Amino acid sequence: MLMSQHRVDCDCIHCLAKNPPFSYLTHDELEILDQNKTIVNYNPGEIIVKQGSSMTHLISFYSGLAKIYLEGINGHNLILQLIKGGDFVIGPGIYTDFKHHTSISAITHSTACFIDIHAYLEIMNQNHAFAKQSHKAENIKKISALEKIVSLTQKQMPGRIADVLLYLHDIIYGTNPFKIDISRRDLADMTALSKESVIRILKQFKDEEIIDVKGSKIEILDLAAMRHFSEVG
Amino acid sequence: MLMSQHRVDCDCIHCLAKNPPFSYLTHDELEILDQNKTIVNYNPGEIIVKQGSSMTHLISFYSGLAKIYLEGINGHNLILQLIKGGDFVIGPGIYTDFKHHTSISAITHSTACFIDIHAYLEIMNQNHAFAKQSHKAENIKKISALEKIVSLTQKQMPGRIADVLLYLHDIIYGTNPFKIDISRRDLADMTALSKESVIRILKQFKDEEIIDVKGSKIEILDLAAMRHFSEVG
DNA sequence: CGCGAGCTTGACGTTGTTCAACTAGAGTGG
DNA sequence: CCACTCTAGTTGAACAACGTCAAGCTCGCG
Repeated sequence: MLMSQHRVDCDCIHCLAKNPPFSYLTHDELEILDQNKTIVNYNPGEIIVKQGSSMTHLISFYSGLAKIYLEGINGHNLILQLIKGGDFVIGPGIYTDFKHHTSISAITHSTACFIDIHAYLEIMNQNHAFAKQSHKAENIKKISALEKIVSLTQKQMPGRIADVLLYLHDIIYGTNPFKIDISRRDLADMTALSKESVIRILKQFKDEEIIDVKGSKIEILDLAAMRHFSEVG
Repeated sequence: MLMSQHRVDCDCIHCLAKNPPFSYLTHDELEILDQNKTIVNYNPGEIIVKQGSSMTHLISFYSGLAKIYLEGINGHNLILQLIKGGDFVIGPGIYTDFKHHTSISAITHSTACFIDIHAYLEIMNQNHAFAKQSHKAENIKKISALEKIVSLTQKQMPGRIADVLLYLHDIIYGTNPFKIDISRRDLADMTALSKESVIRILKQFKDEEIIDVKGSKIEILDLAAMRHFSEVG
């Protein structure tokens, strides 16, 4: 019953159109994708893609919020990014071992559209412009991965928390007080810190009146100071 | 005078042939690359590519040893990988902002072949098989970047040193004892540790008779123990 | 021989984690 | 409606990991 509230019908032609590379496809090509798709609804916490499994489909994320994460050593996960409606997920397994190298799980009720990888590869072969844009989208993600490496290896706690707050503010929610759907534990997994450390830095930022925190509602009061913390580490 | 010892003449057709994707090119396509190349020799320490500069050429690394690194916060660098003869370097700037997102500098006397990016892009457009293989090569690098993130964020000192020693043993030198061309400082920049910590762990491994170290000569005595350190972190 | 860069070592300080206890809020069943 | 429980969040104290600093060392090289 609860599920049915979130069950949606998805038409690829409108669904994918949100994502830049797909605007380079012809109507026929979109039709092909449309005929090779599967739509699935997820409850919070459910796994959408499991690291190590075979890559049979690509994912066009239709609605909700999910996390892409690396399963690391003794139960420690590292969240690489969050995805929301309109995001298209292509992993590095494509053209290589055709396996998933990250896991994806739903944070809120979510709907994902699975596109057969063979259909995708065929279109990549046919349509240069699309291939180029697809390539571009992958590289943009790679650039942000490089920034993430710097953040995680060279910045200390305040810098990393600043990075994740700016990410949530700029990319994910886009509003200024914003209400996060993720837990403190998730914030820890995004910054490679312990959840206790996350809480301590949030409190420190609050004491310095850079942010206001009340449970899951966060407001960045001094955006300039926050960007400064992000830069100096 | 010293330079001239290392100056080499490079014929793309033989030079690039070492790298998998290029075996998919026709003779004519290789000719195009050959006519759009520039060969440059470097002394140890010299910068080959500077992070932030425009990406006008791609690099086919002909001989020597060089490091690809990220310039981080207050002078801290992070070495992402080493390259040796036969390696082809494609950065994430391609199809995006056409800038270099990493720096490359020579460790030993090195020779690099610069290939005009327009020639490369044209061939990417013409030759699907090559484009696919090129894409594959990029994704393989991306997978190892993910492993690197896990290593740097979730392993502690012995695990990270084990990773870098195994990298040098398995990928770069391929022999056991091997003589490293890089400094302790470089080992530190590869593991995001201080050079003192690197030295301490090397000594600890030596005391435990897992390795033997004499200056730049390193022998892995107990490979199984080393791989174990790498896995458990 | 002397110089300088890289290497090594120990003492010390900082950063961030772990552990344990406690709190608050959201169901759940009687 | 009230215990009861369960989970997420919070706090403080003890601890471990790692970096910093300062000094001394080694070795190649002029």
